[in-house]
Amino acid sequence: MQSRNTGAESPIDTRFQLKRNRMLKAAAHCFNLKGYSGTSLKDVADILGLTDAALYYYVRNKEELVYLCYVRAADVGREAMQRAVAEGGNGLDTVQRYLRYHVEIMVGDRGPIAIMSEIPSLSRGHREAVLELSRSHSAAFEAILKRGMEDGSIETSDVRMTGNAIMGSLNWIPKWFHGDSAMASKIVEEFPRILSSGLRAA
Amino acid sequence: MQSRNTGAESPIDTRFQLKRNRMLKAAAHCFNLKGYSGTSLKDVADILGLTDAALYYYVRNKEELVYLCYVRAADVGREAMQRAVAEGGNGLDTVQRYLRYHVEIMVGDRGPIAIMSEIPSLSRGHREAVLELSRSHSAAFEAILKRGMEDGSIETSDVRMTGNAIMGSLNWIPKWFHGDSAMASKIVEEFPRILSSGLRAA
DNA sequence: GCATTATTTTAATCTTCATTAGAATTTTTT
DNA sequence: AAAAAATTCTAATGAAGATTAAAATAATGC
Repeated sequence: MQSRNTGAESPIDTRFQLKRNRMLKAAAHCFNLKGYSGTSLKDVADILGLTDAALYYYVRNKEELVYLCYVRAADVGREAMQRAVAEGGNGLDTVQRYLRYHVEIMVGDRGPIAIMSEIPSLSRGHREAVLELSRSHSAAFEAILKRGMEDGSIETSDVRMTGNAIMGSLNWIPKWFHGDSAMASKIVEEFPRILSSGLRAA
Repeated sequence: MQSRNTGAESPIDTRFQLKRNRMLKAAAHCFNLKGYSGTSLKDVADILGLTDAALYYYVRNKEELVYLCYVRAADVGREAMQRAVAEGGNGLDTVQRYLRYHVEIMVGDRGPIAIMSEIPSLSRGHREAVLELSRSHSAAFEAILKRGMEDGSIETSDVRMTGNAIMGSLNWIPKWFHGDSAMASKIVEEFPRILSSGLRAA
């Protein structure tokens, strides 16, 4: 076979998938560090001990590489969201758990993969897809906020803006967190509290 | 004179300064939109109705262009900080005013200029300079937080992390705000409250 | 061990873009 | 309105880096 990067993958095919995932992680790392245009395929390939040309065995082109990073990043959010919602509790509890899970995944072994700042570099089709993922995630988050307002655990006058504020804080983490594990556990502890409880003394 | 982009500028020299500022604003806009490597000098020049080569009259090279954007961005933070501190009040009051001023400036006519995500693109010297600006700003913010803890208006267990959380939220604004003025006033209203008071119902 | 398939490399090609030199044009000064 | 200074343009140059085709190597099934 000339190239694997086109068709759907069989569920059995693990070697290819694993390598590709390692590749996505390396790519996300570079993108976080130097931006989309700022990272060359060679940067990514170097991390993996490959040639830049070898990457084309796993992805169609550079643009698809970011796109797949986004999809993985969106998974982080979705997974955190699902777990948080599944465990029940009032709105505030859910928000706090969501924040905790999101941060845990992001600073943990699978991340930081949430670049989320290279949207304009995407192709039209992929951009739409990513924006849709992003919208539905925001909507889910806002739904939790609304639920919290109804059950009396959350108080805020603009759900949309609140979502923006909190998501921004999360999205920014990859800009200053670079893998220090002591720092990681501190983030996991502190972020959910700060973002949900604010600064005001009781 | 062959080029103005080297020496220090005389205080009288306004035309040059004005044009250069317009240029920095255009550049910041592009950088926010497409990142450092993602924007070509032609992108910036097009906004100003100039040729890419003309930019070199105002700036030594592309790298200096981002650097100057950063310096301007840092000014926004510094100005907001100074005004907030100057007006006195307890720590929480000061934080809230700082957030308000920062947001006001950023979504207002002078902004959004706070890219703050292209540090790795800078030259060694400029990077140091920018990081120093950033550090001193963070320090000032943390000082306010500490003051708030002492006067009892603020409660938080990790000042550094709190600063990261809040600054991230502010820094992220340029990623989703693109000049809608109705949105702008809403941001100014809501952000300070959300970031300082959190979500928990009273 | 052989044939087949999977993976990676080498060696171009091609485009984009920063940068520069010098010429051309506009603005200011006198 | 001529001279000087300031500003912008045209037309290279050169390098970086994405992409491709074909060859080379490694892995797997028989």
